Amino acid sequence: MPLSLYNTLTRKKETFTPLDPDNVRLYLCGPTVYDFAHIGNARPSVIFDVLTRLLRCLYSEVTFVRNITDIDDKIIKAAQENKEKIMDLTRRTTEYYRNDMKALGNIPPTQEPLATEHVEEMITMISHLIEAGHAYESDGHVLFSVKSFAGYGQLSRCNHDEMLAGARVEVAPYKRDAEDFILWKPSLPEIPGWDSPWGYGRPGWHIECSAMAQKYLGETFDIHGGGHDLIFPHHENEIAQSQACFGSGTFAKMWLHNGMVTVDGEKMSKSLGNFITIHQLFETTPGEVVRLVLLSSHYRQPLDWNTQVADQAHQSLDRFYNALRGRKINETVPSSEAVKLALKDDLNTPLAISALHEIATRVNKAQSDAEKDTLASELKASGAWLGLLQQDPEMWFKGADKGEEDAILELIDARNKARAAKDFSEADRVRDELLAKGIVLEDSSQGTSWRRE
RNA sequence: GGCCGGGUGGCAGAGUGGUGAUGCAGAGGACUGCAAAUCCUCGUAUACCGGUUCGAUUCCGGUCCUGGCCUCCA
Repeated sequence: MPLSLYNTLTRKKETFTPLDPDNVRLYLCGPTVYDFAHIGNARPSVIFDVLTRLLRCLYSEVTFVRNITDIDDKIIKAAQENKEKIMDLTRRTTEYYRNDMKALGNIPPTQEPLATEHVEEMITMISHLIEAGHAYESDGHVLFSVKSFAGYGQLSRCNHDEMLAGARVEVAPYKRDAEDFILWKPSLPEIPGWDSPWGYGRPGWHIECSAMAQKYLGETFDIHGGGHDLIFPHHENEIAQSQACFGSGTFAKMWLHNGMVTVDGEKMSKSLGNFITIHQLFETTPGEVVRLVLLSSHYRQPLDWNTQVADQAHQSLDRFYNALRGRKINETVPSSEAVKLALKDDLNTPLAISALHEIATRVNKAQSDAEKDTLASELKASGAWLGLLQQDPEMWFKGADKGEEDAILELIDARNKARAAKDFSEADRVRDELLAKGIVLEDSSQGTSWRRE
């Protein structure tokens, strides 16, 4: 079965055919770095991580570009509020982002370009657009003329006249038409900027992705992705800029968009105070749990974050690691076909996860150790497709902190002596003592093992 | 107002033109000194109303509800 993906451009599931099978190229809109990344930022990065893992198995080479937007009005504002230098803020928060992505189990992208390091490319592109009559200079700004580009609206399928009528947007005086968007805007001396043919200024939001995608992936590439909320105007504008510059038919062949993340049923917003950063989540929730939650519904569906889904994901991982615990993993055992098939069908991660559960059940039901080992090996190999289940199970259950292990083992030993002497009240007392510290004991024919609740 | 989505058991969440996965929770049982883990068994779930069809949860139309975008947003 070939890989099929839902293309927002055509609103259909399509068979994925790479432009160049020897180098599959994809671009994902990365974060604007002015604060810790939130759970909504995490979703596309995890989805694209699963996608690149899959593509790397299907094709010899994959170039995955995810940008960092490090020049933006939100950044300027945040730096002023923090009384911090802009560079300090963007470097700091970029570092947070990279750490968070790592903790989520994501493989770093092939390229992670910074907008501020590609202003020259943006200026070149804007100049071309002006020469071609698709952009104009007005009062220190450069704007893209939407009317000049016939293909505008192909992705969002929006009729902008009607949208503008309903939205009642205030039209900036320097715009020829209300729908025109900014390619370049002037900066004040105290605000970051670059010298350009249009004076000291800085780029608009959309142009960086067009410029950086072209630089690292070429005028035409396979897949472009991001959150559903970026379809309009961001991605629509990227298409307009790039195709106006490089010709129709250029830019991304397929567009993938993930559904929004809500928190307790509500959209995240700073005003509601339900803005959850990944960093904050990691204080109570392992990265792998967050990852499993993000993969437990289909990427195009909305996803609600709440403590219940986190608990459920945690329990699922307990079940998986329990099946892997104490098993001899054979690296040569192949992954499950069912998992692969599910992922090739538009990244059906919930179905893939259900296949993992079925393997776990088979591990538990298997009669012989050899059979259990083989199935556990299949489970681990299959989990790798999703970036899951690669930890040492003992680490999962006991945590990295081994400081108190000796004391725990001493108590387990004391309890087992009591059990041997049929002093069950003493045995239960020890169990309760450990349980009070969050340690659960499990007796088996192999002896007594422990784990954290 | 315009443009997109979505409504499946207590919860999460897939698939499918022919009585519907998977996990959690719940009930009963096996195992256990007791547990935990595990295994077995159990639930008349496809918003509503029409239409097409031999047959629809799946396709079409309508109704209701709900999410997103149209302003910075992943």
